[in-house]
Amino acid sequence: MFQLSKKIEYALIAMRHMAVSGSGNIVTTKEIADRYNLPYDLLAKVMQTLARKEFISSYQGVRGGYIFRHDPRTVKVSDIISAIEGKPSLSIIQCESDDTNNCIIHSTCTIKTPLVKLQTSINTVLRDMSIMEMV
Amino acid sequence: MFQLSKKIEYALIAMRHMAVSGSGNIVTTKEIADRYNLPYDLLAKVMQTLARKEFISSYQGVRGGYIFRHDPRTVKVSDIISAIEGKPSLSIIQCESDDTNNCIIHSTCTIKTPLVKLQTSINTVLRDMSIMEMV
DNA sequence: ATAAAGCGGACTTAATTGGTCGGATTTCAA
DNA sequence: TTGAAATCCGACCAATTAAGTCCGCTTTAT
Repeated sequence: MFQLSKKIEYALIAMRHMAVSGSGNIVTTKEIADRYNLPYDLLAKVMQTLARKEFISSYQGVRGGYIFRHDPRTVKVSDIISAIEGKPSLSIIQCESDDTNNCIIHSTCTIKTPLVKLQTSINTVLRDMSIMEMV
Repeated sequence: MFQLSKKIEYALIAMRHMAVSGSGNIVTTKEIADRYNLPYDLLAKVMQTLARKEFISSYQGVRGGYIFRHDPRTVKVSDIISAIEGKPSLSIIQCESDDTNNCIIHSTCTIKTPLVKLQTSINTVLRDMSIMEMV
């Protein structure tokens, strides 16, 4: 459907929220879930991935939570997407994104080159918007 | 996953094929399926949609098939995508694309405006490439 | 009349997504 | 030192979507 997944939407909402909260403030998953009416468990997962990918720092225990880690201007939408997708680079074409290389048309595919071109342009667009520009 | 569906890939392959065949030539689904090793039945569906949307003209019966209908330069990748998706305009965000308007975050959503902006840029990219540029 | 083509709906299966659950660990503070 | 609040993590389930298949129909050239 060529759409962003819920996880990515939630990640963007969370990242934006933390960016406006300021980098000093600690924020909990519950806070964000309540504030934006997001499913807690799923958001929790998303936060964990964001922490693992070092976009935010995590603190366990009571009074724990997350803290925004970087300059919002340097974190791009494309970074968030690839972090959540778990893939280093995005791809609108399937044969480029799976490493298994099981594309049945492979040799006969005529659209790969132009689509890779499209991909490049789209990447540029996604790299051009930072979290900062979402506040 | 932010990827084009198989149907869209097949549609692009088919459209490109017909564009290079020249607008006089009649082409059958079988030909294309064989040539590019695509699943016949699924491709057939795609061709039917393309015909319904008047990108190609269809001819039934023996010696029937399809003929490319327009100048390849005027048919954009974005046109094909929306035709196959069955939606007039693409949208990377779900709340914009479904008419049911059942978005649970709705009022609290903070990322809509920036994402609509992204969408606009992506649309431009997709409108900027025509079938002609894929040959 | 028959074969080759498109048309179209119903169906099945596979994959992905969205969401949930249970339990573990960490840590603060009463 | 115990309990509550938080992250962490894997497993699981349900719903939706994507991909593919099947069947019977219509159209039309030969």
